[in-house]
Amino acid sequence: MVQNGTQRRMSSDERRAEILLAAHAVFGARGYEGATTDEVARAAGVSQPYVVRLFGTKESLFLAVLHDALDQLLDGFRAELDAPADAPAQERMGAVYLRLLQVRGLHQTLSHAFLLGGHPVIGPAARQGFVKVWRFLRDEAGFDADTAQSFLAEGMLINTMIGLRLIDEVDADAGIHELFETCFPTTMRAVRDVAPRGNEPW
Amino acid sequence: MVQNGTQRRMSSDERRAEILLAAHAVFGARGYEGATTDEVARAAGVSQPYVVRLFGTKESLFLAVLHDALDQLLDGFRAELDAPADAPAQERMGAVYLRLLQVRGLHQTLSHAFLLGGHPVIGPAARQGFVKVWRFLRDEAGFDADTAQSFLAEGMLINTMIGLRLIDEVDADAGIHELFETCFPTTMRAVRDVAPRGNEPW
DNA sequence: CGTTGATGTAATCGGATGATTACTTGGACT
DNA sequence: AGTCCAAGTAATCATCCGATTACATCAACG
Repeated sequence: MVQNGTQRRMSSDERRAEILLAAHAVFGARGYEGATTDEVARAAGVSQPYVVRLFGTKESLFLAVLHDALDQLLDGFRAELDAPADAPAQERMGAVYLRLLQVRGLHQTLSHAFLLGGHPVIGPAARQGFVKVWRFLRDEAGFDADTAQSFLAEGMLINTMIGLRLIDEVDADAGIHELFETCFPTTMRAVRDVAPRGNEPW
Repeated sequence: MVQNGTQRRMSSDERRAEILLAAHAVFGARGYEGATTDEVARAAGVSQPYVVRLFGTKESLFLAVLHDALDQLLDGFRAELDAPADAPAQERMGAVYLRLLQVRGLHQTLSHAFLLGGHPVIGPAARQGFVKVWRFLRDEAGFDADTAQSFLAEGMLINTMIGLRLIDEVDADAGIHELFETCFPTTMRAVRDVAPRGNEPW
């Protein structure tokens, strides 16, 4: 029988990468507790036990997603930092942050992790990741304390607006439209470009 | 037998208020999905079925907590707005926001709600609440768009740092100490004053 | 070929949890 | 004292979900 390329077997590493991608979206939409390994499995096109086997536990799957998100963030920042500067550093890092919207669920997963500071395992990992970002902004990107603070703050507000799915109502509510229009014209376009599909959970 | 004042029967409204208070803390620490009605019940000193009876479902309990948080926030803002102005509006509203840290879990519950935009019931309620805050800042407090945006953004960063329990490590990690010291000297004191007890879940 | 190890799944288990039911207790008011 | 309703709980149910086990399937290699 002719092999369908998408159905052939993968190496476990390839599979892990696909599951990780799916897990970003599911954890992002539902949170750590709300997400189920079965939903991640179906989103990745494998069976639920296989997800557990490849990652051990749901907890360590979430940790893998969290580390992946932080790696993508910091790697992206560093790559942009090494490129020739064509704009102020804050704008360039902000653009990197918005480009990561293409990794569905990444920002929301980070926000969820940052709310789990009391968790015995996820808490320390999340704190460490947050501090890493802070240290990058201060030490590598050269932001002064105020700039780093407002950069982080704006990032958190963007995360909130994504998590709220505010973009869905930007045309229905004048207040929301104003919020986006006046504060985040670039963000609005970036989110719109990425958000159109409505086949997400819930 | 001599009645212990705390053990006497309450009206259902008093009980509801106590449960609501406990639910702020539990939902704030664990999130909507992670929290259990039994944990809320034990925190409030009642049985689990009674929580369900007084609030119907876990979902409507969470909605009640969310509305209560938004009411306390906006009522606090409005009260401060009506008081004689002794400082710039942004500072005064910020002080109100920090004073609400005394309601344990309020900020984190709001953050959790803001991440559940995809939920069919909680999502719309959270969006509506967020817009209400935005409208208050613009229409009643008279903030211009940029001021309102950075006020909200800073609020979200504060929520993040609380959810992360960053304050627990302010003495252990130089990076975290700098973040608080240089960016949020007032916040640090406010959080410290409220956070000392370590008997919180997780 | 056929053996072997890695990829992958079906079936199922056990614990947790939201909700329901049926019951008890206390106090207010005749 | 006795009635009655609101406050409150013990016991239990049904469902969901993460994890385990036991089994199937593919492909590389001698």
